[in-house]
Amino acid sequence: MNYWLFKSEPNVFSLDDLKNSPKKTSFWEGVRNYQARNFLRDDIKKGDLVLFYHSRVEPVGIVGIAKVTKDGYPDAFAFDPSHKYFDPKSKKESPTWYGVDVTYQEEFPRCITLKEIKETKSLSNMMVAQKGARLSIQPVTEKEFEIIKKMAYS
DNA sequence: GCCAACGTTGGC
DNA sequence: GCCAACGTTGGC
Repeated sequence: MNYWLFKSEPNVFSLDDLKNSPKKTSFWEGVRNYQARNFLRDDIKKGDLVLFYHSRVEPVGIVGIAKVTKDGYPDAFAFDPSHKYFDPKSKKESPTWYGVDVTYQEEFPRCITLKEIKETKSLSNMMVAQKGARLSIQPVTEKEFEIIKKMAYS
């Protein structure tokens, strides 16, 4: 089992939006970056746990946990010319873009802010703490995951 | 809302 | 295949 960090702008899709989705589950749509696509298509598996990260809006940081409930499959929005996530490169017979299903798991009693992550020595290697790290899907170690969870409840 | 850092595109 | 120009991300 592996651990990940998914970034989302809460005004586009927040942890609450996931919680309020049918069966508290949603397709993680619209990733249009090849490195993130590779994770979604090849590495992220059912049962993996996801740190849900809110970007761009105060407070920036990790607000809770989601669980992967379906392995990677093609992002159908890429096939729809009327959709903002449409990409003519992606063909149904050889899809370019993928996503997974994620299910709401828990909301932390408090947000673990980016500032805290940067200030916590044992978390300073996290990709999200590095300058200019724009990747929206990032691997996280089990240790980092456990430390963050502990911080959220202490 | 600004703008630095990054990823992608396309002319050559 | 280089790299300048462009578009996007995301912290602040």
